[in-house]
Amino acid sequence: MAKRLFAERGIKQTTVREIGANAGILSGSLYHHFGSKDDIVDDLLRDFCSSVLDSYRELSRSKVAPSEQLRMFARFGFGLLDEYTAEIIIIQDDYVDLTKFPQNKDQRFNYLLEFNAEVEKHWTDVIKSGIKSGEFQSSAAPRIVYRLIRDAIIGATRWYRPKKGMSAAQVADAIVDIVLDGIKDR
Amino acid sequence: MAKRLFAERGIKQTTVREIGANAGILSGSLYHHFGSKDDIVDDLLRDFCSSVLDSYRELSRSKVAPSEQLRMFARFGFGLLDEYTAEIIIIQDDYVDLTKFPQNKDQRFNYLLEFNAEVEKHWTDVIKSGIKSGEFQSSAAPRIVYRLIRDAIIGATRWYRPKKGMSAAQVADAIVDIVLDGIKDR
DNA sequence: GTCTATATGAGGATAGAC
DNA sequence: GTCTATCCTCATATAGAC
Repeated sequence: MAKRLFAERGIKQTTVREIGANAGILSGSLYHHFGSKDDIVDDLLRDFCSSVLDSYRELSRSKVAPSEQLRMFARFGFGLLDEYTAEIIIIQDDYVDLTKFPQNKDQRFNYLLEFNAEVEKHWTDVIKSGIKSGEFQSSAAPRIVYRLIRDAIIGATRWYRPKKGMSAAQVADAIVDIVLDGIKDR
Repeated sequence: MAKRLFAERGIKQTTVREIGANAGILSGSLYHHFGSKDDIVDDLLRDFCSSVLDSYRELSRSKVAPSEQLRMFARFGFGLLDEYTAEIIIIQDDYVDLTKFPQNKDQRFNYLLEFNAEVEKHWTDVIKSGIKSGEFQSSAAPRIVYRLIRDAIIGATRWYRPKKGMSAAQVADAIVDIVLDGIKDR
């Protein structure tokens, strides 16, 4: 899969020759299947983004305490590392390039901006409702808390390996235990 | 400065022509000052790493409670964002490339591996001594706690801007307040 | 559907004039 | 110390044979 290469070396530094070799064909043959290198990237990220957003919308519908909701989000977020490490790395590492001219010619990658905005909204909404209900301290700045957990997930792409050591759910719980204890009102 | 370009676009994607233009000269003239593009990177990172390690060694000498020590580390770490955002971004984003062949030919960038290892040791030593002294819960996994804060610092490079909104020290305290509350024994 | 061959451009680096 | 000019390599993408 091209996504492993993109994640390991970055999009620009992955050549169509490598992608071809990885698929057992030569670079020229790739263009029978894809119109361009960007098309390959686009295919990959579009599916991931819409699938993740569907899940967040679904999770947001469940009526549980904000602390539980937060734990569900974290488990889901860390759980993505089991199957979608590559996509997370690509979006993070190549985000600026992808959303900027010339790579983003015709704004074809603008859905990444919307993706990030919606994910952040799901998280901060939960934190805000926890503050409103009195479960979290009013000093818990929603964006700071969100970023703390999000950055932990992104950072985990650099050390977490599925089926080695802690499971994604265990990592999520370890993080959430610390953060929840830190923002809970008592 | 070339470091801004490296941080914004990545080392490989920054051309010597751009570096030259940024300095007001043509790319050919650059080679009067530097032997190669890698030499420019090396100059930049070597100074940063040794300066940061000196500071950590100095901070580690102070005899205060682990929680205070942790706060000092965090303030120092986030404080780097005021002057060294570029260096932090470069080391993070280009770490794999730099420490791998062929970019790391002759292992010229191996000091980055040592740098990361020593920084991690300073942090985990403090957390371990807090557990030993009973100030922190014994369930506080040192590497998880370290990574949580480190990733918050790295993630902050994507949103923190000096002199806008919160100061680096305020961000550090907000994070430390959450994490310390989450790992303190009571 | 994959191959070979090639067009076209960009990148790092060098040589020598000024 | 900066310029012009150029070498060499490697990148994306295309055309047409098989």
